[in-house]
Amino acid sequence: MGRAPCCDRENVKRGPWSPEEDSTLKSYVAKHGTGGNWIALPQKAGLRRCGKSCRLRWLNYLRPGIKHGGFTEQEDNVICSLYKSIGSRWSVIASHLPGRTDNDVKNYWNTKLKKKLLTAHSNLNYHHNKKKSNNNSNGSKHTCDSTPPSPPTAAVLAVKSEDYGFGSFSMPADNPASSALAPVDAGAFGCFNSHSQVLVPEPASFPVPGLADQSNYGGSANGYVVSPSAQDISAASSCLTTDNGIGWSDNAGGVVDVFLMELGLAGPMDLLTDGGYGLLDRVGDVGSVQVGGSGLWPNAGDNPQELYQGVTYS
DNA sequence: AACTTGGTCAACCGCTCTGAT
DNA sequence: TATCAGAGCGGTTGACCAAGT
Repeated sequence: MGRAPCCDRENVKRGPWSPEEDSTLKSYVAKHGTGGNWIALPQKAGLRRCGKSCRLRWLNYLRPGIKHGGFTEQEDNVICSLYKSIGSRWSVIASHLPGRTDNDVKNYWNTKLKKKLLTAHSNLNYHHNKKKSNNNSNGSKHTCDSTPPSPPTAAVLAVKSEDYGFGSFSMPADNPASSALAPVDAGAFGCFNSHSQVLVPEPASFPVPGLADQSNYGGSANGYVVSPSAQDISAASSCLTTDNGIGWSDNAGGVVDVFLMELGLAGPMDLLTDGGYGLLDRVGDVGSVQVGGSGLWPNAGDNPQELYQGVTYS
């Protein structure tokens, strides 16, 4: 048996609000406030609407000070940076943007900002590959294919996260790489939710033997960065395409910078792919990511055991 | 001009969280 | 402590509109 509906669906109006309903709700709230009880409000206000509907209409549209459309670049940046660090917690993100509602931010992200970033990112990858292609030609001039590069394939050492909102790789459950890896309780790492697993080659051990010390990279990553060798990575030799296989986001910390240095990428924005590809975009690239502390990226003072993952392109 | 396709956004649905009892 | 109702939230839907064919 399902949960009882919050209102009598037979007797409430649904769909778009009329100007009359808007003004009824507005004037009622102006006079009496919400009274802390949205369920009872429509009856008191004389509206044939569900209380939840009234609440939504008020919060997203009628409330004073609401802004619609016309997001500024500064707001874009706030949304991007918060999305990277906390994921799709729209209400939290909206609370950082005066006059914006969670619904607005969510719609804006889904319909515009995400595409904008993916486009920008694929352009970046395109130029990155183009540059590499030119380098490989020993200085000779290359004509460049006008079509964007197809997604590379990757061998994945560690990694499966089903639905955590930020700082995660993900691999389809039916990917052959999954079966080649041993599941490890990710709860110990404090970064994945209870449904997620971190997968490592058997036998599972932390840190993974053979992973290089981060000091090779200038020590700017809180002491925890590791860079697995291609041999380590080859232990997980199954391949998957990153097109729909790897999702990635980051909080733009020092680890990311080191990771990007290793990959020859430009900056943290390179990693904002939200399920797209482009984290590693060259055959032979080897990189590392970490799990530790209170989030995906360890902070100074976190336990160094709580880290690492590695990927390379094959 | 008619139809199709794709984008936008308001609104709904169903779940979890929270506070009162 | 357990239960329940209401609030809050994120994901999804569908109506509407504009652009393309």
